[in-house]
Amino acid sequence: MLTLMAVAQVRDVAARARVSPATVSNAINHPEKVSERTRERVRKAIEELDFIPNDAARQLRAGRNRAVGMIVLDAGNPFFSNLAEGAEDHLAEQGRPLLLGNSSQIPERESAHLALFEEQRVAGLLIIAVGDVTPQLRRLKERDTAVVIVDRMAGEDEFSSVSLDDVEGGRLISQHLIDEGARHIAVVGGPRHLRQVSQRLEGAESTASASPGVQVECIDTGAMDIESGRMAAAGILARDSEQRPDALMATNDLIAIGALQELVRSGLDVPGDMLLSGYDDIAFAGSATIPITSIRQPAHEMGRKSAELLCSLIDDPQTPTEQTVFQPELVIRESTNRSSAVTAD
Amino acid sequence: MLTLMAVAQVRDVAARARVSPATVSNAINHPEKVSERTRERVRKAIEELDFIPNDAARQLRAGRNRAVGMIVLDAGNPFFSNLAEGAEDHLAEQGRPLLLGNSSQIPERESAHLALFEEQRVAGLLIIAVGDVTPQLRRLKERDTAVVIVDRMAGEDEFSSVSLDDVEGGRLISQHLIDEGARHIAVVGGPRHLRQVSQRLEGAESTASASPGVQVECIDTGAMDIESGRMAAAGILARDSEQRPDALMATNDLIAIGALQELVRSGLDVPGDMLLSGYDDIAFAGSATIPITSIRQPAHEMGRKSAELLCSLIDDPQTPTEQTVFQPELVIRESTNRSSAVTAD
DNA sequence: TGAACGAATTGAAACGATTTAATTCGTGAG
DNA sequence: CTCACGAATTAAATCGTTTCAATTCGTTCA
Repeated sequence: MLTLMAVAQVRDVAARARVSPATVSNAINHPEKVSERTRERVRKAIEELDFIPNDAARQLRAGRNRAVGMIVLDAGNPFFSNLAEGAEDHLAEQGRPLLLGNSSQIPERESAHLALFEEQRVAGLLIIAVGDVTPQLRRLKERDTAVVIVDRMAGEDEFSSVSLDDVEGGRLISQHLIDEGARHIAVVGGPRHLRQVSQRLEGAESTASASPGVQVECIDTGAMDIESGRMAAAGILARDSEQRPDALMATNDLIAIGALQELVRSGLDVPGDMLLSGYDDIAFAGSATIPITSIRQPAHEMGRKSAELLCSLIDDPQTPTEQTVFQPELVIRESTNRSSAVTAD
Repeated sequence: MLTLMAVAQVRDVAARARVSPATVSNAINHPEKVSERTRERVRKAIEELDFIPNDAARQLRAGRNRAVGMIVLDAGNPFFSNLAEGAEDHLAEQGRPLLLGNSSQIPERESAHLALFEEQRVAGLLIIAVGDVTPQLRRLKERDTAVVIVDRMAGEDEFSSVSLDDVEGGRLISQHLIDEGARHIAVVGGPRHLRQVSQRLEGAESTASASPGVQVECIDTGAMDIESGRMAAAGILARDSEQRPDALMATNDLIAIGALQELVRSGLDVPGDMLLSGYDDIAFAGSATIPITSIRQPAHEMGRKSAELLCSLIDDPQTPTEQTVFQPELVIRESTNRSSAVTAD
């Protein structure tokens, strides 16, 4: 059989079902408008021809894409993949595909993804921002693209947001370190201007200023991955012992895990010689060589909530903006627990 | 200023730059065809009007999307996120966006993603398959969509593929377990029909059959995540001790990590009472409570290679198919090392 | 000076679906 | 027996860009 035939189109289906293209379209998109008999004929024709509608044409006519774009800081970080999964759960229920972009904390990549999503006329955008993207977000909003800022509190009511109180998180964990005897806390993370870093640092500094004799320093790692943690720890180990901090407060769990590898390798005792904490409470924090104390963020739930906010904004652009703030929860494990063998799970 | 103006279109830009729409299009897509002066005028008009081309219209006319789709088994598994990252690295260089879909090992979700990518007329597809998608892949190919199968050797020359020799991987690791004294190996993973599971099991069985007195059993966990590993281990711990295996060969690191948590919690000594191995060698395997022996897969490199194959297939559909097979590498760590304190890093 | 050429520009026709308004048709009411 | 009405169907316009073929215009060459 000669099959030079190009890909089937609506008109081919229409011809085969002996109806007009309009009826085919209706059979697909508004079944109630088409009689039982023709609907069936169309269904059969579609199947026989392997017809698959061209989404570009559909979108062009409809003016808008159903899909939602999301830009995360680091797709390799389980915290963000859980966040995305939570969002996808809700979006899938709404029949909306999620387009996932990874900025890798690089502002240029972030912009590139934004531009792409803008060209695609996505229905909405979930963003964990690196750089200052307010102007671009404003533009999107003007064009009736729904926007929800994730993992950062939106300044005013301009945008909706879902976040976790990171200053409080920083306070919680630094207070715990101090309670366990820390006098010199090194906050490890970077780049420093990242809100995730600056706010957690701010929390630590505010706690320290209320605790006489406690000092806080900030070690700026360029990135927030395992390797950065390793290198930061190596740097600390190279110091004279009196200059060394007695507690490492990593701004995420990956950094903590990397630091732990290096500390253990050098024979240092954690938590004996050095307290260590992470942030995010990813699944791997609890199963590290020395289980790591962390701040639990309900990533999945936060992702789902963001998607919910976004969908209501898409369905009714008049929906008032809303700031959802989750509360951090301290999870204490062996890496900061000198006194006992009891560990949380 | 009244800004009831709709979003700027080519014609608006054209009007402002006092040229025709065709010239605007050329200025954007074929700059060499446009004189220096008009090009500049157009550039300025685009900027002033914040013009962003409508991708749907462009695609409709062009007939094809530049983007590439990828479907992974589990976006939360670092192995797959590394794979995706490797692919994205290469694709970004080619100016091709990557659309990432997550099947979560559910055939229905896989089909849904496939259908979506088909509607979007993606230029190419990278897939780590769950179910039998050969018919759908064939259809894509007929429609000139490039396809590369990842993490599985394509049967014949029908499709290009990038994979790792998993039977050999299974052999390597089971041989090592046997060398360390294992007599009853439980292969833990699932669902069983997943190629990743069946081939690694096959390798273990072939090794065992050459080693008198060694038996292999297979414990089918429904999924391949940390929780499944925990539950499988709990099941094993509930057995009479003479029925227990003396080695757990997990089919990925997440399962191994989950199992380890449960084993440690129950007070069992690893590797003393039970040997434990993983697969994939994700970053967290080496920094687990007891560092876990694993099979290293060069995920990033495999991802990049897949993208390279795909791109050459897109650029020239006549490119002959190619099967790239990577070799597994055994990484020995404490979880299988009874004899010494020496650990690989 | 005029013909011929090439570069730059443009008008109009696509691309493939959806939608609106118009048409057909069968049926029940008057 | 006709008219009116609603249900089902359809023709044609439309979405916003790209591209093809045609046109304009300034040069060069004979």
